[in-house]
Amino acid sequence: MIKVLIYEDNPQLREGLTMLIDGSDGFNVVASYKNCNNIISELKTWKPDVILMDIDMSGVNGLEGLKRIREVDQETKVLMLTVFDDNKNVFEALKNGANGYLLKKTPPAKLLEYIGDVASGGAPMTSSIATQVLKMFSELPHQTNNEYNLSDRERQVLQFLVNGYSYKMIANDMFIAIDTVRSHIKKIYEKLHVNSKSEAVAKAFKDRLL
Amino acid sequence: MIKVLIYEDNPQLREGLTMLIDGSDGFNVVASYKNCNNIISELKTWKPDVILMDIDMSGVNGLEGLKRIREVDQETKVLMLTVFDDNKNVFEALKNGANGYLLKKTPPAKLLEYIGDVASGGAPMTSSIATQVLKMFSELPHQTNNEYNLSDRERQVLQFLVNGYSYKMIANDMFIAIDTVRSHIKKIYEKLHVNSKSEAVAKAFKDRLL
DNA sequence: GTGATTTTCACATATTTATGTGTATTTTTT
DNA sequence: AAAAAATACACATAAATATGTGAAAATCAC
Repeated sequence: MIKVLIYEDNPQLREGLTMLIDGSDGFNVVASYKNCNNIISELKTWKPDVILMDIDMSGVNGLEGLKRIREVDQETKVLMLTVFDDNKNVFEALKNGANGYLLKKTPPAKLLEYIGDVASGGAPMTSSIATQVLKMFSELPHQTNNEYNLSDRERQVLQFLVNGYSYKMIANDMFIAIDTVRSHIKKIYEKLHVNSKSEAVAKAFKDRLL
Repeated sequence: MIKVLIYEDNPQLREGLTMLIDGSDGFNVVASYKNCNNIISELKTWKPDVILMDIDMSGVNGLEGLKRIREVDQETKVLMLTVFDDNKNVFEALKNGANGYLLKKTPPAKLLEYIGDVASGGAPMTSSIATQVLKMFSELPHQTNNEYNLSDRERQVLQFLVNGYSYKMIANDMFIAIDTVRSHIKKIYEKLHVNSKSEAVAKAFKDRLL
C-alpha cells in the first residue's frame, strides 16, 4: 500500500486527485493540504511514501516545500505537478531533489502508474518534460557565477588569463599599462583567495566564473 | 500514419514487434532488418518517421547504426531498444542523438504509446532509464579523456598544476628533481599544443583531461 | 556630495616559468 | 631483439610572474 500525501492549491483538483488515488487499489491518500505552510510537521505525522506536490500554490509553494523536505529527509519521494512545463521550475525542482515531474494534464491512469514508478525508485516524467531536461543538460553550462564580486574589468582580465594570454598581451589588447594589468590581477587573486595564475584559471572553471 | 522501420537481431522478437506495431491503428511497419549493415540505403528507401533500433546486434550494431544515421539525417526519430539498462550504452546513445531509450520488457501498449511520443517530438524513456540519465548527468564530469595520450606521470604532474602547485612543490611531492618536473611539463605542453601553465590548466578543464 | 570602490599607472625585486640542449635508465611496443 | 616511449636528471638563460608600496583620477552607491 503506497501512502500518498497531496499538496494542491485548487480545491476541486485536490478533491479529484484524492478520490482518484484513494479509490485505486494499492494507494492510500493519508491527507491533503492547500499549501506547504506546515509541511515538516505534516511529513512527520503522516510519513507518506510519495508526496504529490503542486508547484504553484499561495502561501509556501511547492519548490519551497520541496526544499524544506530535503533539509530533513532524503527518503520520501516527491513528485512535482505543474500546469506548464516551464523550464526554470523543472530545473529548480530537479536540482532540489524532486523525484519526478509531471504535467497536470497527465491522464489519471498514467498518473497512478507514475506514482507507482516513483515509489519503487524510478524517476517518472512525461515525455515533454524529459525532452526539456535533456535539452537543458545539453545546453547547460552557461550561467555565470559571481559570488566573488569580481568587477567587470577584473572579469575581463581573468578571461584573458583563462585564454592563456601573458600580462604583456593583455595590456596590449586592453590598451592599458602592464602595471595596471598587474594590479588587476593582484586584486583578482585577493578576491579568489589564490596566489597564482593557474589557481585563478582553475577556479574560473571550477566555479564557472566566466 | 507513423512509418516505422525496425532493426532487431532476434527473428522472433522482430516478427512480434512487426505484428504488434503494424497491426495497430496509426502505425505502419515499412520494413525490418536483422542488422544495420545497409542502414543508410534502407533509410533512403523507406523514409520512416521512427526507427526502432536494437542495441545488441551482430554485424553493424545499433549504436553504430545510430551514428551512421546522424551523419546524414537529424530528422528521423530513433528509439533505442535494449535488454539491459546498462549505463554506458544509454549515455553513448543519447550523446549520439537517440530520441529515446526503452527496455525490451516495456509492455506492448506502452511501446506503442512511446513510438507515438517520439514521433511527435518527445523523448520517451522508461522510468528506470530516466533515473539513470538523471544520475549520470548529475555525476557526470567524471570520465577522463585521453586523446592527447598523456602518460601516467604526465597526468600526475598536470593534476598538480591544476591544483596550483609550483614546480618546486611538485618535485617535492613526487620525490623527483625539479628538472624532471620541467621535462615532464615540457612534454605536456607539446602534447597539448600549448606553451604556458595556465593554458595547460584551462585545457585540462575544457577537455576534461583529469 | 562624499565616502567607497574601481580603474589606472609607476618602480623595484625575488621567484617562477619557459626553452634549449644533452644524457642515461627503464618500460613498453612491435 | 630492436625501436620507441617514458622517466629521470643537469645546466643555462631569457622571459614572465608574484609581491610590495604608493598614488591619482574616475565611477558608484548611499
